[in-house]
Amino acid sequence: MQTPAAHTHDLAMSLRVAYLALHRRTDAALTGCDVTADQFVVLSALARGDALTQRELVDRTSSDPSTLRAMLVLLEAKGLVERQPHPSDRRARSVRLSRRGRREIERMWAATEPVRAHLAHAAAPLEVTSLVAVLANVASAMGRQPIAPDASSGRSPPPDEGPTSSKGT
Amino acid sequence: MQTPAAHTHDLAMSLRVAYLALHRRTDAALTGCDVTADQFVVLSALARGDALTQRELVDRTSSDPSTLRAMLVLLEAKGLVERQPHPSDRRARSVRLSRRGRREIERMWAATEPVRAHLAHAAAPLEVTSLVAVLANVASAMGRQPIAPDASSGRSPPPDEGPTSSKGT
DNA sequence: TATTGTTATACTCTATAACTATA
DNA sequence: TATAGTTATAGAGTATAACAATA
Repeated sequence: MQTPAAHTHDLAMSLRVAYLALHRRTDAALTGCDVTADQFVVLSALARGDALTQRELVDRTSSDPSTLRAMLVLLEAKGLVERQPHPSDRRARSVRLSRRGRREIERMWAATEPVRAHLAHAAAPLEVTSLVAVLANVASAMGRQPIAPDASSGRSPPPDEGPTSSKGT
Repeated sequence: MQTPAAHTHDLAMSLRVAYLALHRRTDAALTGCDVTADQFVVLSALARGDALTQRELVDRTSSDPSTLRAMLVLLEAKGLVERQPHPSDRRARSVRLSRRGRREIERMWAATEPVRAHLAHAAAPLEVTSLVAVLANVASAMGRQPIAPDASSGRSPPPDEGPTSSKGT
């Protein structure tokens, strides 16, 4: 009877395969720019808001404070970002694109544009908006689970409601 | 006018955030089993087909021959998989779960079941089937692009058609 | 010649724990 | 007390290139 769990495992695997493919394509597209796909994520987060604290960057890139710092050190060494003392909070650092970073990210946008075009086309059967909503829902649901394992057998604690913006579909 | 590229970047970011969240949850759920989420992917690929060559595993897990080997070495050290000479192709290795691996993966399924439950619930606004189809489309489209960068300015080569199973929507 | 897999190697990302400084 | 960030450290995944053995 095709247990629903099987379908859900397919969903998880699809998510994985799709993301990894996107990640590799982005990496390949960015070779000429001398940055990784993950570094591009950080840079593009900085491209909008003028200056962000590392904490804000951690939230926006869903990465780890320690991981982010390592990435920023690399990006700083490449001369793409600057970290200055935060004006009002002396614990914090104010991170922003350098002049060169602003110039380079334009090239990165151009270099990765074909990848996004493919992505949009591939997602076409579903409205991008509803797809984004669902993926955001997934991220949110994954984020709200207790981080502790709790491998207490095959219990399936019916997940409580989420943002569930039921606009798409 | 909200360039469509912006939406597509949102889609890419959503995909990233959703996957990373899933990955972390799975990792957390598996701590008691002493395997990583990526290792679980390999093991679950082995759980169905009795024995696979490393080449087949590479395809099913969308990983790299060299990467996969490193993972298999780790899994072999844990006593979860066995690699034997392939009966008919003497170049190949036949990989399968060990007895202990078969026992352990049952625990892993149980431990990760809540994660899948959350995932299914979060994806509920869209039919899982159509979502899987779209994500497969994405992976396929990403896989069919030329791997060479070609950062020739902001050209947007209109992606050619794909599997585009237009059943969802 | 093409394919399967190994080896050596390197780098990036990830993450934990202990720590400093500031709020 | 809580938060922002650093440091040290470790490991896992990723990937390339050169290579061996076999198909």
